[in-house]
Amino acid sequence: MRTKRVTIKDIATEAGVSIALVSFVMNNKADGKDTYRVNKETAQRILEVAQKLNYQPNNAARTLRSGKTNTIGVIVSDISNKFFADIARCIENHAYKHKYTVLFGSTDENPQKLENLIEVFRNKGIDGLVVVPCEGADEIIRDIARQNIPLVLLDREVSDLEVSSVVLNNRRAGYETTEALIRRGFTRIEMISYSMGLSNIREREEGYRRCMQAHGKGENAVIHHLRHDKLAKIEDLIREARQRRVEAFLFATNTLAGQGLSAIFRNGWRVPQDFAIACFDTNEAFDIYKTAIAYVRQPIEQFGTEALDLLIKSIEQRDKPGSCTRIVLTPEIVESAPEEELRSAEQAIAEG
Amino acid sequence: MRTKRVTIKDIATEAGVSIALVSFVMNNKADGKDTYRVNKETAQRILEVAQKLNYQPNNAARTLRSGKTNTIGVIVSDISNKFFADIARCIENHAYKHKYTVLFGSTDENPQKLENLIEVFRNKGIDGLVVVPCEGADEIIRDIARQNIPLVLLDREVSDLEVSSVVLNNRRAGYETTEALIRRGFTRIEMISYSMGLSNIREREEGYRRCMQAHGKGENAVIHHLRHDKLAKIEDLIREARQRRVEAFLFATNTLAGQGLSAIFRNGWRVPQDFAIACFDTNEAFDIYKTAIAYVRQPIEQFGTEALDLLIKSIEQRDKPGSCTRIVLTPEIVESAPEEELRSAEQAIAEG
DNA sequence: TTTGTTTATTAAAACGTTTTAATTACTTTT
DNA sequence: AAAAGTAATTAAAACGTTTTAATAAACAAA
Repeated sequence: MRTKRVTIKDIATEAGVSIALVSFVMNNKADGKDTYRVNKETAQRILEVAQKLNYQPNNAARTLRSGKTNTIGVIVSDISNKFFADIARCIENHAYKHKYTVLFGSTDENPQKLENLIEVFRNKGIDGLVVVPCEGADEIIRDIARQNIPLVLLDREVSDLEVSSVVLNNRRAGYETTEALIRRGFTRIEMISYSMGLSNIREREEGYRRCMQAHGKGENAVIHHLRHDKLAKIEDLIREARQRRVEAFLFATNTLAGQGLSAIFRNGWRVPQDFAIACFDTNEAFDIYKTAIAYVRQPIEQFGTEALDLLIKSIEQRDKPGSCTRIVLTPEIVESAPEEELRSAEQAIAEG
Repeated sequence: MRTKRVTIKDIATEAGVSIALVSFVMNNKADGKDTYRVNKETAQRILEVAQKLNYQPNNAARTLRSGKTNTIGVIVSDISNKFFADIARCIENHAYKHKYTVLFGSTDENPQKLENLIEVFRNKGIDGLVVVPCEGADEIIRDIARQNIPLVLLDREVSDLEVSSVVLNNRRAGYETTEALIRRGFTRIEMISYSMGLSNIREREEGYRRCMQAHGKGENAVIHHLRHDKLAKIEDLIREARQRRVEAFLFATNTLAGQGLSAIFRNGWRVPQDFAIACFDTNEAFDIYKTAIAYVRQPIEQFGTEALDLLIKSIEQRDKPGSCTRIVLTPEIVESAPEEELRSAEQAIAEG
């Protein structure tokens, strides 16, 4: 039932040439540069035969011989988190165009898992890695870089390390979301963040702090740090904030925003009447309820394509001097219109 | 800088045996069956040397020689949908234990994309496929089956085709969610579904219909069919339903529920005061707002593991008579406590 | 004609495994 | 002591490419 695969050899026989020539044509070193030159007509004929026989190159053989797997690994925090899932799809699509296969993995913010995944991917054979580094992974990342494995960091960075990366201008995003809240007249704005030492989070906090200061609200600036494995504490935090008449929250991530909103609603408070909200990333719930005054829409598409382009470049010139590029993307701040907000508040009262 | 990889040959030299023997030991055909027998001590020695040199088998060479890629393809509707993302992660984890690599792809419910993906995966070389078939893909799926490529269908089935599958007991799930709504005293319960001819959706509808009939509400049973590329129409539908004093909706999928809720809130109605809700799957918003009276929690873990186990079995006995297994999973219905519901309603009024 | 240059082609080695068939070294059995 | 088994080992082919180094053909220059 299973039919033999067509090989380069079959094409050679059919076209009456050597297998080497077929190989040259297939990798179109034919016309390119001064490497191998193949007669135009012969090349044409070979291509036609290949087409006719429906030739599909054998990847294993290719890889075995050339040492190139044409596979890359993408390691994120959690592939089932919308932000990363979207980026992953984007990388995948883009990689397809460049004839690369992508393997995915999730660290769950655990450096041990990261190390393990890298080990697995290396053994499977990958040409390079895109990694979202987690807390405590600095040494692991440094190690990869030291081994001269093509690497691009995504979303977060590792300090004092010369390696390519694609990140958001998180400081600016933090500044502008805070400013959106201030424009709406809020003063007691507090930020809810993680206690992890991630570069992107730190930058967001920095943006918030600066903005509060710039608007003479420096003394109101408070940043709460939650452990990511103790998110339940967010409820106490919010209750306590309510006592202190806090008016608005800036959430450092979509997960925090989700947990925060959940806690707010559990306590019977309403948004934005009791608490105004701004945050990073969106999530499904936001789309449905339109709760946030402002949120940061991350340029998913760019994250994906830029990271992949950098990686491919780095793979192709693996032996060249280790230049590296840092790409900083500009955040888009999405604000809900003030009227809209009012209307929904009024309606709630009318209905209530 | 880059160090040479350790090969089977290095081990052979170091241990003073032939490469064949090393290969035998590595594939531990050593002790097994009556195939190859290797002296216990020699085997031990070889393993030690391998360990010492930190040997990692070269996958490309293995694949080239044996024809087995140890890679499977998983094709779902949309890998960034939480339901599929969770299943994917689960399959991935499970596959890892069996030393399989997983490639992912999304059809976006487009049979053309499915066909394309299958082509791509086949060329990359996969040992088998797990597929969530989309509408209009019957012929494509049949084709795969005909070519004797190991295949397991997930979540949905194709009629009149002997192929393994893992699905939910959708009829029962439909019945029981409807019943939960009825128990809360609702009578005018309508279902919002897709116009696509997917087996799982059809079964859900069937369950709803039967339940309504069983409770003497057969004449109230109405199923609305929306085109998946015209979801915006859901708003008109709901407005019109409000006019007719419809009390509750059963949504056929989490996407529909999301869109439906969004439309309900846009119009200023409240849940469950104005519309009660039940649906299939959960989503992030539900977790936050606890809106649904009842929802179907799908056994993600089982979907993943069962599908993979079936596939691996089918890969291993590829030449054997084509037996196939159908696994039907039991849905878990999650109901919110009636008091909870009341409380939140009261609070809303007090606050409003 | 000889020599050199460019253009087009190929033979053959290599990549690291798996697997078949053959070989060697021991035991038994006759 | 020869024959027949059995257990342990190995040589060598094969998988389908890429790529180096060699060769052949055609043409231009000497």
